[in-house]
Amino acid sequence: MTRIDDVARLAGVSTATVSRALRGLPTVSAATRHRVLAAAEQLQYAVSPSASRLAGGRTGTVAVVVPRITRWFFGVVVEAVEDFLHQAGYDLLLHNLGGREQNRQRLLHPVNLHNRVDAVMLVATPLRAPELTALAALDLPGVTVSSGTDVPGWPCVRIDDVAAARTATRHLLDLGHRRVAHISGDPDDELAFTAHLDRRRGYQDALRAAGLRPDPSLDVESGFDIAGGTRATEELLRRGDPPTAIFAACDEMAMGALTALRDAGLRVPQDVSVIGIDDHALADVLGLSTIAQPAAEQGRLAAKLLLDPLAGPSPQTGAHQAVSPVILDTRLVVRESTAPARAN
Amino acid sequence: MTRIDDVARLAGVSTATVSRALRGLPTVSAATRHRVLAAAEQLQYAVSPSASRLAGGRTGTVAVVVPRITRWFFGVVVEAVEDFLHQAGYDLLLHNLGGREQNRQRLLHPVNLHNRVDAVMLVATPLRAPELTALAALDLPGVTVSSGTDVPGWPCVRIDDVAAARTATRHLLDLGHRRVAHISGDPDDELAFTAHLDRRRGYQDALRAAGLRPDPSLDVESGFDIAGGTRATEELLRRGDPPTAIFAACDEMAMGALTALRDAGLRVPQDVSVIGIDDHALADVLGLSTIAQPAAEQGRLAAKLLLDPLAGPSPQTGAHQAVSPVILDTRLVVRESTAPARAN
DNA sequence: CTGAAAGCGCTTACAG
DNA sequence: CTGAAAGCGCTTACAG
Repeated sequence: MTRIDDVARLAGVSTATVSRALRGLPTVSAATRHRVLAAAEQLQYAVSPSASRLAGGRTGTVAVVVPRITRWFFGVVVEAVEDFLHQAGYDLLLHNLGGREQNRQRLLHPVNLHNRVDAVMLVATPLRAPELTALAALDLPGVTVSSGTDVPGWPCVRIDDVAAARTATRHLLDLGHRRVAHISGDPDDELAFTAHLDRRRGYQDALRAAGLRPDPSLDVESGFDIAGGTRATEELLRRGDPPTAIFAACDEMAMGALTALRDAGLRVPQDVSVIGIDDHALADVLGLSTIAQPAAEQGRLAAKLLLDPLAGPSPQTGAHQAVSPVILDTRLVVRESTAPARAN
Repeated sequence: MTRIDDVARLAGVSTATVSRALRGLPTVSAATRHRVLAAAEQLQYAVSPSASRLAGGRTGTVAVVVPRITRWFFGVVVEAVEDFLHQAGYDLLLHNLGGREQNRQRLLHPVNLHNRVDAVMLVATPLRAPELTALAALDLPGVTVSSGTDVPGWPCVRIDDVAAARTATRHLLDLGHRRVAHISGDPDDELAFTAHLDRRRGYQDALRAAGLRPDPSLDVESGFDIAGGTRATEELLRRGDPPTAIFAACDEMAMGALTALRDAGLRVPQDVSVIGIDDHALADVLGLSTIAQPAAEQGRLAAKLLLDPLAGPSPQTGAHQAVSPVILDTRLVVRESTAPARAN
C-alpha cells in the first residue's frame, strides 16, 4: 500500500509536511495543503494507525465497558457514545462483561488498558479497591456512567437513583397501596452495578415517609433482567399474602414481573400494580408505568465529558480534583400497569 | 512505563527473546521463558499494542458493523461475537451505522479499514457495488451475517428468511385466516438490510401455495422497528376492511403492531392474530407467536468462521473461492398472539 | 511555512 | 535456542 513518503514524493514535499497537512495543522500553507491532499487522494492514501499511534503517542481509541450490551440501558448508552466518538474521530473498543469474572479480570487489569486506549468509559461497572489503585497509577482519563461506579478524578453521569425509586414508590403509595413489594438486582453478583442499592434505599425512604415499615418479606432479590423479574415475582407470590403493588428496580425486571403475574392468574393492574425504572423501548407497548431516565443523553454527555479534556490542553493532569457527578432528570410516566388499590 | 528492553535487561536476555517468550512461541527454552515471564510480571510489563502492530503487521482487531446496536438481533449478535473475539485475544471495534449515511460512507470506505483491523464482520449491512470493488482490492478477510449481504469470498451465516416467512404465514393460514397482512421494512432506506425482501417473498409464496393472491393493500412498509410496526399497522387499519392476521417481518415490528391494535380497540388474538420473526427476549412476556432464530449462535459461528483462517495458514489467500452460506435453523413458537380465525 | 533526522517500541529474518 | 540489527510507518522537536 501507499505510504506517507509516496505522497510526499508526488506532492514534492517532505513527509513531515504531508503529516501536518493531512492532520489539518495550521502551520501549512494553503497551496501546499492542497497539493498534499490531492496527492493523497490520487494515491488513495490512508495513514497507518499503528505507525501514527506509535509515533504520536495517542491511540484515538476509547474503551467502553458495559455489563451487558443486550440490556436496554446499555444498548442505548453505547449507541449514543458510539455516535459521539466517531463524530470526534475516535474508535470505540467494546467490552461486554457478560457476567464473566474472567472477562472482567482481563479487561480491567490496568496493564491491558495502558497504551491501548486514550480513555475509558465505565458504564455501571464499579471497580474494586485494588483495581482503583492500579488504575490511578495509569493516570488514564475516564468517565463513569451510573451510580456506584465512582473513580476519583473522573466525571460521572447518572440519575438520582434514590429519588427515582422514591418517586416510583410514592406513586404506588399515592394510589392507596400499602403492601408495596420491591424486586431488584442481586448484590451477591459481584459484577452487578450498584444502582439497585440506591433504588432500594429510595423505596424504603418512601415507605417510611408514608409511615410504613419496610417489610423484608416484600423485598426480593434476583437478576437485574427479565428472567430475574420473573423469578423474584414468583418468589413473592410463593410467600403468600401477595402485595398489591410491585416496584421493580428496572423495566426489564418489571416485564418479568408481568409474565409471572400473568402466569399466576393475577391481573395487572386490577390485582397488582407494577412500576419500573427506565422507560424501556417496550414499556409503552406493555403499558408499563415507569420512571423515565435519559439513557442516550447520559451516554452522549459522558462521551463529551471524556473527550473535551483530550482535545484541549490539560491544565492539571493527574491532579485528581474532585468532580461532582452530573445528575440528569427523571420523570414519572404513568401508563396502564398502575391503578388505585382496591378498597378492602 | 516499562518497555521490552527493561524486561530483557532484568531477565538477562535479548528483546527478541522476550518478545518470543511473551507470545508463547515454541522456540524458547522453558528456563528462559520462566525468567522472562517472571521479569515481565515483576515490572508489570505490557506490550505496546501500537509498536507490536506496526512491527508485526497485525492489529489483533476486528471491526464489527451493525445497523443499530439497540435492536434485539444486533445486540445479541454483538454480545456473542464480543465474547468469542475476546476469548481469542482480539479487540472488537464497534461500528453502529445508526441509519446515518455519513457514518456508512466513512466507515465502509475501504481506506478506513486498511491497516486498522485484521478482519471485518458485516451484520445485515449490504454493500453497494463500488464498495464491494474497493473492498475486494483490500483483500481483507471478512464474514457477513444475515441475507442480502454477500461479499465474494467471505463466508455468510444466516437463516433461510424465505422459509421462515413462509412458516409464519402458513401458521396463520392454517388457523383459517384469509386476510393475512404483512408489515415490513422500508426498501427506500438504503441502509436497511434486505432480509425483509426475502421475508416478503416467503409471505407471498405461502399465500400463493394456499391459493390466495397477495393483496398489495395488505402489504405495508415502514421502519424495521417498534415504531415502524405501529405506523404500518395504523396505515393498514386506515385502509378499512382490516386483516384478521398480521405477519410482521420481525418481532419488534410485531410489537409495534400490538400497540397500534390495542389503541384501535382491537383485541389480539380475538380480532387480529399477530406473528413475527426473531423470538425477541420480550416475545414471551408479550405472548407473541414468532419464528425463533438463533441470534447468538449466528454471531458465535460468524466469529469462528472469521478467526479460524486467521489462526492457521491461509492456503489460497485472495483466491475468492465460492463459499456457501451457513444456514441455521428456525422454529415456530406458538404463543397467545395467534388464534383461529373466527367463522364469518 | 518547511525539512532532515531522530525516535516511538516492538517483531522478524538472518546468522549462529 | 538465542541475539544483533534492520525495519515497520509514522510524528515531533529542532533548526531554519
